[in-house]
Amino acid sequence: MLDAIPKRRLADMIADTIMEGVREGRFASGEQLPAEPELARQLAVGRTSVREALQKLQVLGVVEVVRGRGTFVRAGTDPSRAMFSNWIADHGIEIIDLVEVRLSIESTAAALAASRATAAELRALERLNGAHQEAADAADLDEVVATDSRFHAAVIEASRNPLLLRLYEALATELTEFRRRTLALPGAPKRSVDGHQAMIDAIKAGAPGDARRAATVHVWVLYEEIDAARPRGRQRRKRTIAPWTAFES
Amino acid sequence: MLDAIPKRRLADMIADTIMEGVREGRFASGEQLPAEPELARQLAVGRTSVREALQKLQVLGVVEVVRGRGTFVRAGTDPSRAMFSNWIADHGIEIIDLVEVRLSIESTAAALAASRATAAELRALERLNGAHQEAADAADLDEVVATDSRFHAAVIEASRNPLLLRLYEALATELTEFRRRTLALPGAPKRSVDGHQAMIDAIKAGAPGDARRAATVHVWVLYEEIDAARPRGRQRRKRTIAPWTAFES
DNA sequence: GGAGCATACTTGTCTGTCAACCTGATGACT
DNA sequence: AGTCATCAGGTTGACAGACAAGTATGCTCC
Repeated sequence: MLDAIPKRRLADMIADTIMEGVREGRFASGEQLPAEPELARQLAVGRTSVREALQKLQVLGVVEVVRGRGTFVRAGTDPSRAMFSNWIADHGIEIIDLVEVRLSIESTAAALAASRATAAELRALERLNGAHQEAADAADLDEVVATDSRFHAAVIEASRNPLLLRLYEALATELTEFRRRTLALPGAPKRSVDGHQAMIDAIKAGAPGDARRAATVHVWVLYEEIDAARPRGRQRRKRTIAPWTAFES
Repeated sequence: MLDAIPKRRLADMIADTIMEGVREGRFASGEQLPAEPELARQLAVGRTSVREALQKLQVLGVVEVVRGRGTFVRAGTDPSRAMFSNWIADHGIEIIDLVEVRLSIESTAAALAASRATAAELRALERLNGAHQEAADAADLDEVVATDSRFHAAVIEASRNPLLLRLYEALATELTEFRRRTLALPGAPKRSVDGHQAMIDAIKAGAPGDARRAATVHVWVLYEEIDAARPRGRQRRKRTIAPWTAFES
């Protein structure tokens, strides 16, 4: 059986290549891209295909094409990640909504990872949590947030479900904001490291149920902390907040 | 003061023209558009511009361009709902990925509904499942699929988490396709009705864990059926498929 | 110094050509 | 009769080349 030859359009692959360059910072935000003929030459494709790719990227809001001047990377727009940001801002989503969605995705991902993760993926998880711990010890909030993001993304990658990862990334902007608030609380980074370790242990043991529970508790505990830290009377109790045990038994 | 001369790109104007034709029903949903050279002739523009317009419309999810066949108007072109459709098509997502995501969202939603649903919402759920049962008795596949969609959407609405509902709707197109396949199997509609009833009972009892379990089993059983119904040797076993119990204990 | 112009560079559009692909019909072979 | 290969027609995919039109920059000339 032969491997399926990629049937994708050239323009789509070019668009992906450029978007990757943007994401990796090879093209600075606001900076000008090489001219169309130059891009075509570098990628060894026709200018037509480059143009179609750029038009698509413009629809996605990644670049801006200006006649006579050139093509520019749009400032601070990672479309794949900020996909829901507009909608969330428009509809006044509350933190609890976000936490529940996160709970939903991460608990499932952890359970799947427990039955699918390879040894290499497990080592990666432990390494990432090590970095998380170092950042916590150094009390470097930015680094704590960044390493936390990477750890959770790695768990979801280990679930081998690209769609799950995609949904998670679509909420990345909002999740970062949430992390910045929760992990700033005293003692939170330490508890985060412990929560991660519990997830790793369960995944390593190949125990999906334990992994799901560990992920649920980890996310939920952080949420309860931020809710409790709010000024009295301002807690978001408009709706019943089910305790994490509601997701268990 | 002169009117501002339209500085817009031809491709954008063409795209607008086609989109308007779709919106006004001049192009039926699912129907084929004129071929690119024919469109270019009718609009008195070059084929290049028509192509760029069609590529943009594809990114927006309005049309689907298939090499060797033609360009087709996408069914239910609500771009906000079909947000992930392009991405899913591009990245070759498999059914199991979709099922796992559905599992993730629906199980959480059911648990939340169990602690939040009002009496009115419960009555609505029972009414919707009644309609589902009627469609099953009448062996009307289209109606079975439609009532199933409505029931699950109602469960997620009862969770009172708009973000959860939003994610679910973003996958609506793909889920309908999945339903059409699972519910066509003999006996599946009856089992679907029973699965729904189990969810209703748990939600009515205010038992989040039971509700989550009922939702998990309901979705998973349907998936296993379609997987088993595949021709021998064609089962999708490229990855480990965790049994539904993996999500439980 | 400032107005206007020349020039180079950029994207926008068209034309023509060929390749790759899908569908359906035709016909040969079993 | 059924199955398979082949072919023809129509469609999108990709390319090269050419020219038009917009923008920025530097230069000349006053």
